[in-house]
Amino acid sequence: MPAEQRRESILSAATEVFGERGYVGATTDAVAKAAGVSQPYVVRMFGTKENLFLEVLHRALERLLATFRGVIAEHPDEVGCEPLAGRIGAAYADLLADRGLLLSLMQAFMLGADPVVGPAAREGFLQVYRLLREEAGFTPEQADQFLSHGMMLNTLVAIGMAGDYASDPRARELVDVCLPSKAPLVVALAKKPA
Amino acid sequence: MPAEQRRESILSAATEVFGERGYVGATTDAVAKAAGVSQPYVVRMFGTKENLFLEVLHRALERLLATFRGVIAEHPDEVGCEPLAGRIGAAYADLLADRGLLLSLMQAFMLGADPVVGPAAREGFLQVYRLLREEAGFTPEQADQFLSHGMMLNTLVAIGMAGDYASDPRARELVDVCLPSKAPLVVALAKKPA
DNA sequence: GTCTATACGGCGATAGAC
DNA sequence: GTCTATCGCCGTATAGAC
Repeated sequence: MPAEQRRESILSAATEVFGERGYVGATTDAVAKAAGVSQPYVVRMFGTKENLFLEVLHRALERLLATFRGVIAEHPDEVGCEPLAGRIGAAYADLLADRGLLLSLMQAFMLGADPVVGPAAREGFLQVYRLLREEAGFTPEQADQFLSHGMMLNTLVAIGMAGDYASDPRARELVDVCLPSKAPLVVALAKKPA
Repeated sequence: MPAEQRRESILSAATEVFGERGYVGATTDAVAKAAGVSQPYVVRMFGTKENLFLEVLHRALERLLATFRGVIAEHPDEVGCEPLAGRIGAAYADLLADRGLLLSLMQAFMLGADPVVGPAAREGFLQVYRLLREEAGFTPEQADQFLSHGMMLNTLVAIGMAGDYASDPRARELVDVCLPSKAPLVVALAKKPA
């Protein structure tokens, strides 16, 4: 397999593993197994585990920003208006289908104390905020609202508030209220069989 | 020192360390050093690192719930009304002064995939939600709103979006909008010197 | 381009003295 | 009640073959 393609598959696997177990909890071996290669090969290709995580973070951010820009480009007349906020929110929720993407971002956000990952995470968070303010035309209050519900979504997914817990009436109510479009997301929220 | 008091100081130290580094990233040795005891003593007293974290999680939740109940008890006439939501929100923000408390909670929320911590975290999150709904009289939408901004606050603190980053205009704007009462919180948000 | 073998360090946990 | 010493595992990273 060509290196470029192998690289992609490892990054994809790493995104899932980092999202599930966190930066520290994830092992290069787990990433390797998920990608179907040997552990030393993962390290060889990315230098260090830290470097691999930074790549995952960078790509997740690029994907997120590109998705938002796509929505804005499709509805340039709505910049600064309410409907656009709803569209971008829906786009965000759709990204949950990519198991690991938003979770990896969230894991990075929790690493603010890390001397290397911390600055990258802060810069990434700011990039999103700037896009909302400067490209989507959100007011500061709209951006706060949007990001807050994004963090809530991330947290609900990370904590695994679905699956069996949906049997609890309050848990069901909580998930129902917090999730915009329920149907596709229940799938994303439920733990994968593996 | 009596065992009970020693226990308290270790739990307090552990709350800070777990909040800063996460469950996996924190070491029993770092907790021991922060508490001024030897590493084996920490393990001896709590059995395992996992057990220690569960204790930290439990105590943080108790503290959070007790704080909310205190506010409700002081204003029983406001149950189900808007002003109470503001009071509870302010109480939540005040808890940030206790460095580590809300961060440890957030770290636990990110461990949904863990077979032991995961269920405890979900149950804790639900306890908070039930309190808001059943004791504070929040509507589901109010609870969503409250929890969302709580998760946002946690995230901003965890990512360390303060200190030097306050020089960035957008970062300052973001923090200013998301934080209810700014003055006391800037202290909590800024990284401690150690 | 990918693997096997392995060195090396760190961390949780145990043993046992005082 | 608290420590020192230490074991053993696991995970990152390196060396080197194919």
